[in-house]
Amino acid sequence: MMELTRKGEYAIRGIVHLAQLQPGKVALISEIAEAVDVPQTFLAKILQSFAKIGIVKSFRGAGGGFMLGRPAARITLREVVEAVEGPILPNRCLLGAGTCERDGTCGVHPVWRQVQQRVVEVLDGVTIEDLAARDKP
Amino acid sequence: MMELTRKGEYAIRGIVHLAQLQPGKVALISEIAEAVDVPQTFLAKILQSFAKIGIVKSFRGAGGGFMLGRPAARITLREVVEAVEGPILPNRCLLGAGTCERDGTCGVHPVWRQVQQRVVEVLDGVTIEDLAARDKP
DNA sequence: CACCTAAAGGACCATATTTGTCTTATTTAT
DNA sequence: ATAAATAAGACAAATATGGTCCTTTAGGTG
Ligand code: SF4
Ligand code: SF4
Repeated sequence: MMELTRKGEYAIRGIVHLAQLQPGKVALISEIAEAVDVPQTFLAKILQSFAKIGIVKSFRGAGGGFMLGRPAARITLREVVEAVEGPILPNRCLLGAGTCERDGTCGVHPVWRQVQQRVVEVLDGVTIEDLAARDKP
Repeated sequence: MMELTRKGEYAIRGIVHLAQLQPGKVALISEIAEAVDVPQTFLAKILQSFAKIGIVKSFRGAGGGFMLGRPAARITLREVVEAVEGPILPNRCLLGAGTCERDGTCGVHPVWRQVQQRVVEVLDGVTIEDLAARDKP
């Protein structure tokens, strides 16, 4: 239960790799994909979606590639995960009142809320910088 | 991300309903399914899987049905969820060393371990009795 | 015993999601 | 111009989800 998909796993690997390069360096998707062992076209989509929300920057054409959109210390693991997997949502009913007609009296509802909070807490507390530093050889 | 499936949601509703009946009472699947608003045959499969691991008891034939296999106070939400959704596992690599060849140096790995622990902690801390009591009218 | 009741088991199926690939634009540097 | 890259979008195989339906087995009852 609660498994991260490949997409999520790949997304993290990709952005952590970017954070391990010298700041300002632009990396080719082909290089990144090989380094983190992810199918190139798949990773391309992921990084493109990151570009849309600004956590990476992309440059087209000759000399192009990808780099971080802001300092790794200001990108949280939560942002990365939610960007590709959607919000942390242990149960649909957390979306808003009325999603489940039982939510008024339901005793389970608050438990999911708590699970959500705990997970968010952990993921918010980890930055890509932390990860990049920790898993260097 | 991390969404409970219908099966998980239904499983909880079903067993909480059982816990709300008078102890010892045997309930028909048809009654339970209607009460908790779940397709009957689907719920039947779920309760059958519960019967296999002992958290509910089932009786066949005339006068048969389902009841809890042990006091609601000794059935945790975690057991119920894991019974139908599998272990709480935010990432495959938590299964064991060697699942991912990067797990030795990987800095992300421990984060997932922590997420797992937090979630397990919450779900272990809630019993079906708690839920049954809380969501009574 | 015969018969009814109810769960158990298994085959099946429709739909959605995951995990990609491939092709065709665009953009940019030289 | 041309070559180098990403962007966008269509497509598709594999898997997971969310069920249904039918037959079998077990247990009561007269
Ligand atoms: S029954 Fe409770 S836990 Fe389940 S979806 Fe509704 S509000 Fe949420
Ligand atoms: S790279 Fe790290 S987090 Fe990802 S699967 Fe491997 S060990 Fe786990």
